[in-house]
Amino acid sequence: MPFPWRGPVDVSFFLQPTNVLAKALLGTVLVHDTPEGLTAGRIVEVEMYQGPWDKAAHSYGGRMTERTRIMYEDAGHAYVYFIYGMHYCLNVVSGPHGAPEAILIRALEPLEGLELMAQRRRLAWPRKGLCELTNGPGKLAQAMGITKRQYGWHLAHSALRLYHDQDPLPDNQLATGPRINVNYAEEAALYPWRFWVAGHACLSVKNRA
DNA sequence: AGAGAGATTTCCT
DNA sequence: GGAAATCTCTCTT
Repeated sequence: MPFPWRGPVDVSFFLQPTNVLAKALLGTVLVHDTPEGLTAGRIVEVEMYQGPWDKAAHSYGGRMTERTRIMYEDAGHAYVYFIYGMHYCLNVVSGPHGAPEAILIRALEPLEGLELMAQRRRLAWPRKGLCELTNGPGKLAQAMGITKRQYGWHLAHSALRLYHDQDPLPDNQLATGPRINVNYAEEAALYPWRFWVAGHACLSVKNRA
């Protein structure tokens, strides 16, 4: 019975530079406690976005809209956005207050509540493997029951929260590369701001291509 | 395995 | 009007 793993993260966990926090998130466990049940998954792939100078960031140029407002708040809040008219994506707000930085959660390894995840994903049962429940940003939001409702929640003390589980990832298991689907962002499209657990089975499909 | 279309909100020009 | 921090399905090699 793994839950509650090693222990919940403290607010101070989020007060690290974004590039440090992005790597520290790998291996931590995201938990969502809902009336329908508890789901949990280990973070295995992330991307960081550092507005206002990052052309791929929603906050590029200091843009602040109703959608991006939370990016300017304290680190640790959830930034959830709706994309392509279909999907939600979860980010961890990062950086100092007023600095619009965030870390996109791109893939999880499913750990708890697998049947509920499959139900939310409308999969009778994963045919190709459990990873297909959560191996992409839109998929994991759906499997974890994350929608705009969770926008602005704090990941240290809400029903959507993070747990430490293992020691920090050793350097030889950390892989780095350009971010996915940001080709429009000119030089920023090449920044190596995607981080993942090397060789993990549950990486997003595009990461493995 | 790889390409293409469709789902259709939020934001920018 | 058009593209986007995506995914699933279908058609073609």
